[in-house]
Amino acid sequence: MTGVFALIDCNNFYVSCERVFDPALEGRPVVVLSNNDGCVIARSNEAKALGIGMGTALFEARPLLEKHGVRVYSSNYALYGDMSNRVMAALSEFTPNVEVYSIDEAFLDLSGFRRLGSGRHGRDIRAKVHRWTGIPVSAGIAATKTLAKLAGGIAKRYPETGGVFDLTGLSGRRDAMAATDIGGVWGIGHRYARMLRRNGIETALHFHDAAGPWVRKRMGVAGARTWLELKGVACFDLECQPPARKTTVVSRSFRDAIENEEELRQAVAVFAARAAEKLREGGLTAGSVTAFVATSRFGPARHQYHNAATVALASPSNHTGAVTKAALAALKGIFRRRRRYKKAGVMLLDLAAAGRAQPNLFAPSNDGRGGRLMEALDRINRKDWGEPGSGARGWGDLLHYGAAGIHRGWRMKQAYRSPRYTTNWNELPVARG
DNA sequence: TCTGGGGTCCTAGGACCC
DNA sequence: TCTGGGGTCCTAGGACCC
Repeated sequence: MTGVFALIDCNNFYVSCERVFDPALEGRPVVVLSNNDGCVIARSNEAKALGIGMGTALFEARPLLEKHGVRVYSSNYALYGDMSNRVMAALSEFTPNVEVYSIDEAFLDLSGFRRLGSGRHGRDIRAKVHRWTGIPVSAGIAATKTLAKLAGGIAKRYPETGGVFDLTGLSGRRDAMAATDIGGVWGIGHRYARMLRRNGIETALHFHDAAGPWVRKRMGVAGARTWLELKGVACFDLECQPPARKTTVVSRSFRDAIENEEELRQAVAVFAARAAEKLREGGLTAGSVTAFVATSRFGPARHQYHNAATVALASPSNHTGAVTKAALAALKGIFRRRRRYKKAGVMLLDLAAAGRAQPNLFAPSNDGRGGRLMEALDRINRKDWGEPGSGARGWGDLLHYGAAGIHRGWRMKQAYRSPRYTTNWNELPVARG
């Protein structure tokens, strides 16, 4: 017996979060910006209708934004993360089989819910999430995840669906695929979409009707799976237990390019400290540390430089000192003078559960004094002025290693951030009666 | 002047071994 | 003079996702 997958997708999620706490934004064009206020990463339907593209740089979008009085927000990940948890909690009221796929999407297994019809369940879910959280969602329901994504796209694009589109029956499947651009198929990115269009494949239906061996040859096993999934053959299961993370990254673009080595070292030290903190939050250790740097992608080719280097830790660790030291050693090998660095980052590799890692008798221990020091550091940094896990803490940590410096000339730009309504006592909304 | 951040998987090719 | 082939591991790069 075949399964039934539902994809639940929050509409314009970041914008919807802002609207929950400021209902006056309803019906108005709203956009949310990336870290550093660099470009547009979320748009309300009204903003989309104005022609503001996803990923448009703020300086490019500004004339349109001003002309139409678009409300502009810096991203507020503390708020979005918390709202996401509430949405997922509402979904898990329906079934324990929930895969949290991203901050604003989840797959549900509805195989056991056939009695009332899938569409009815979709509408129930939609209503409940909205009632509990204020977030509007759309639902796509089908026999495979890829078809559920496709159905969700229809639900979102066609208001007459009421935000729910059920593709579990065979009828309508070809129409739905014919109405879906090839680039809108889950698993087909812009590169393959271009290649497919060159070969006359413009829609999901064209791809569905293409020859299997040809797809396998041109697109590998991943493409072949997508092709099968469109035919209703499930290749992807629900993953309710998120697999253990293998790497973690902390990186930022700089508001102003950095040339000075000491300044870059300070930035990398801050990234390393945050990365080590992420490890401790997840009860993990890393085996090696990569530092990477890059100049602007938008400058002339002769000015571009990007490089990365990896340093192994003497023994797996989540200690800020050890991680920072390794990151700075890696940076030393790749730093070149007279380059304008626009971005840098630290990646931690070979992650393992803390405590299960093979100890190295000859290296500083992760436990004992070092471990207690890290606990104290985390406790103090958590208090009042930041939330672990949020990307929006603004580097406000009071305690940090000396290498992180104190100037922070490269601090993030966040000119339009809304309050952290739900996670910071000092920023609770005030009710006026 | 100003263009996000954080992940995964697959594949091809080289090194090395038997 | 003849100069294989298969397996494994690693890495870099490319593709994808949100």
